[in-house]
Amino acid sequence: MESAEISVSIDDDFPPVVDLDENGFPLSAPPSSEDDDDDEADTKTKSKLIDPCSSVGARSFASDFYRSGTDWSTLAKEKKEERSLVQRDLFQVWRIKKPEAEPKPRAPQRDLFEMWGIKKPKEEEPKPRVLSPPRKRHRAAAVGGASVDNDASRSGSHRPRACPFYKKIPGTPFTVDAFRYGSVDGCTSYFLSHFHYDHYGGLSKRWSHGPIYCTPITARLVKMCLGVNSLYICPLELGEENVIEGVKVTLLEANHCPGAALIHFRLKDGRCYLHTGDFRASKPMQSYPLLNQHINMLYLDTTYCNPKYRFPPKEDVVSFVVRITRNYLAKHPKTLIVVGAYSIGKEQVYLAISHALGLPIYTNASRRRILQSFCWPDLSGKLCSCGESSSLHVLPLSFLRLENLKEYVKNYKQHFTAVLAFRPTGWTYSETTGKELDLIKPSSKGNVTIYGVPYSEHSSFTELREFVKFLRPDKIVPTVNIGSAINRDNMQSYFHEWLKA
DNA sequence: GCGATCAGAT
DNA sequence: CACATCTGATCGC
Repeated sequence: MESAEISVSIDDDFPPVVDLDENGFPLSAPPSSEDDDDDEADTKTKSKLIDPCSSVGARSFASDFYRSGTDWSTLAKEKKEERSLVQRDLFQVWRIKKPEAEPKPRAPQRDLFEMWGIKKPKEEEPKPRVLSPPRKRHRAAAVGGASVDNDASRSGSHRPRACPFYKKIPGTPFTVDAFRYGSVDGCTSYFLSHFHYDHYGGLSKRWSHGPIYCTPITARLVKMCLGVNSLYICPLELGEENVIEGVKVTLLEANHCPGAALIHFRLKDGRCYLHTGDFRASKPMQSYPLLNQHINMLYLDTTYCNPKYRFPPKEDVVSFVVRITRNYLAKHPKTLIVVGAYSIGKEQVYLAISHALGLPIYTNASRRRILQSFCWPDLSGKLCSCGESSSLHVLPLSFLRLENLKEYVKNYKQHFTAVLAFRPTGWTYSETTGKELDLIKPSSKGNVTIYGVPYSEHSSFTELREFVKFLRPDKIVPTVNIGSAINRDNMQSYFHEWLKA
């Protein structure tokens, strides 16, 4: 492929092959308590009033910190300046004002109702939007206004953030899921693990910083939804080895959402790195040949790397959903079944209902386009474009609220008299429902019932443990929940525990 | 007016 | 809790 012609230049900013400590963090990183003691400069301006805010500030500082490049000390300084200027005038005012906040007419409702063809619920008031609270956005102005008005007011405001170290693959000119940093120094090939916003963020039709490698499904979505120039899109088939800039790269099914991939890199010197993107570890992964070889560094999706996250296998949740649906329909045949979903992911939930009960799947045109782009005949064949012809609707997760659904069925009142909805999310966890699905209590009001079900497309704690113990990598770099030192330390102790002896 | 970006909400 | 957006405000062009 032509893109491989792009010249290779590894910038100093890219970590050398290993400059991480035994915990997988850069050796130049500050001590792990940085998010507790980073605000000494602010203490004099701090008042009791904003105390709750300052802890928020500290947290976001830490997460920005970890999002940033490896130049720790410079960044810490910048952040400190930003924050001390923001808090006093804006946060404080906001805090004071908050109690008397208006009744909140909830603007989103309006749009969603329009979007789904529902008459708006008669709140036609002009909305007192004039009173919008001061926004932190003023930060750019505040930074300039307070001290250095001259330069910051202009160019300083839109400097893209530095690419964090854990998105850079050492010893290669590669990054993974790093599109929101503009052109990354030393990066000549950009990998996209899957098509979720927090990973592709920054991609648009204006992208011109280098080739984007991803699975064919992700490639289609990038083209179709974001309008990225095809010249830059380089689909790689799952399970096939490709040589890119001298590095052997193989994408593997990640068990996350359609098109999601684990990315395996084999460097010229034989070193192997595995980047999981987002994934749900599963038994079948243990038979991937590449995962039966030594891994020097594992970039791990640690979304639920805490024992409090316990949820059942997807199959169990799917059967539960189907069973509930069956029972409900037996009692109330004229029920509309609704499944909530983001852009992509959770397809198995409604596919299973569709299959078990022989229902076509209705969803709006834009989602149909996306689902069709998967080229799954099984799914494409079941989609229908008319809400009346199906009692199984897929709607945006954010729409699944009692009030919304109550209004929504009214559109179909000749066909349906009740709604049974499912919100599949990973964090419907709890000591009880994590183990026993039958203990899940739906929320319901009138003819609308909503079940939150623990359908996760990320690994549970135990799945992560099993995966890591199977893989036994030399080092692990967590890629999620690294904003707080406490989380980082906790995760590292788990890794240590899993990998000992 | 449009696209990008950010903070805040969910 | 923290997923993956969603939304409104703001800014640059």
